[in-house]
Amino acid sequence: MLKEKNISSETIKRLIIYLRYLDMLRKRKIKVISSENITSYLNVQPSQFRKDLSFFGEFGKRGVGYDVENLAGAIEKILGLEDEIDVILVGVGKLGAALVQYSGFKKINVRIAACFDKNPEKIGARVGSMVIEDIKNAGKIIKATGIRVAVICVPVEEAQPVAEHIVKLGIKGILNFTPTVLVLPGSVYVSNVDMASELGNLIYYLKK
Amino acid sequence: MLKEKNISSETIKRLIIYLRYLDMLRKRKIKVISSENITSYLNVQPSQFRKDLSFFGEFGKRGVGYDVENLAGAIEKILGLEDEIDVILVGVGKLGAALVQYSGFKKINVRIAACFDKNPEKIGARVGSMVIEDIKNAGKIIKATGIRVAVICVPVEEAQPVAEHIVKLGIKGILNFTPTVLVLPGSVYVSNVDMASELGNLIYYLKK
DNA sequence: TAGATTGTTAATCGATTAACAATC
DNA sequence: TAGATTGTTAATCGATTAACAATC
Repeated sequence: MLKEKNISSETIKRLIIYLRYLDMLRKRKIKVISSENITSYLNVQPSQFRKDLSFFGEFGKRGVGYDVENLAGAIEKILGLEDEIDVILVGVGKLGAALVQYSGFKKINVRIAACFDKNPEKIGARVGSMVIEDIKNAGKIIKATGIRVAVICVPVEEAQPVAEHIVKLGIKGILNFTPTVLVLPGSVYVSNVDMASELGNLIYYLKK
Repeated sequence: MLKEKNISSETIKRLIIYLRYLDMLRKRKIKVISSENITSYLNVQPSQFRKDLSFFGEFGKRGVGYDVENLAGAIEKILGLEDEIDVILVGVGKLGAALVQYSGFKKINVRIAACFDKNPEKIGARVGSMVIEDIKNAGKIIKATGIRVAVICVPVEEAQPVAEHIVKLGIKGILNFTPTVLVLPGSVYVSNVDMASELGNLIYYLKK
């Protein structure tokens, strides 16, 4: 991993998409694939694929293509997926409960290690194999585990205060499922999963 | 709406974000706001805000700012949110069930009018106030209602066949919650909500 | 009028794509 | 060797930002 200067989010997200496809090829015992071939299924240009990889090194063989096993391993290493990452989830409503059990996170080696709510009726209840914790215990658990990433799916009006609170407790990265823009210190990374705006966007183009 | 040439998705998604904030101001009885002021809460540059609006017309008053009520109405009109849009949802697992009841869609005037599954144990059961339909009835219902948009949250291995199937039945736009790239005719709009890749991306930057 | 803020143009920045020499 | 495909550079494209004349 030599020339990691300013890798864009777009590149990182595509690497995850490449990795998924490589995993599928791996299962099918396909050994080698070209940039032309892999990208034809992913709505990406072959040169885009090669450029994305070029930020991190040389992984192919000219005239041949890429060794599937090898490249998958390399991307896992680039993304740091080798060792499991623990995160917390705050707000165990219907969406939160679904995310606690979402298998897509496990596939990138992310584990929801604890989930929190403030509703006394939920605290102590089970979601899958997990027990919902009182949000008041978040500080203790964050400190004990060193977890730095949180998934937020509380009601929208609570998002800002909850975010501020957990940032004080040591959280440095937030995946925000609420339809609001969180205003937080620049040192905190926030990614938004804005389901309504995605759907609104889709509908806009469809109407034209 | 004069010069609508090539409006980018980024612009449309930001319009939705602006509208949310304007709605909040509306509730607080705030009458006028400047581009400087509104964008300070939204991680957007004032010039970006003005440029986004400029694709659709002139909505402000120089030296003064924007009338909140007026601008909110204008953006609703631009986005076509005035009349309700019906969509279907396919795959009523935990995530699907959460989405059926997700209030964020209602706020942009989108209604999930029907939901489908193929599991006989689910068909006929209720999710909120809705009854889960047999996917076999999708054609009939799509034809009867003229619905053109679908939300897909089936297991990942079923995403491609399900997508192909509903496209044959008349669906023209898909909001895809599964971690896979759908390969469909160019005439079909697809937006991906890739929760794992968002989280993976966040973690990548946090590790550095 | 003087001050404020828009709407728009021009400059900048960054991401995507095309092209091709290197090389398997 | 001849054909194929990479890795990388240069060209293109598009989105963001800065600057400022217009004007409330």
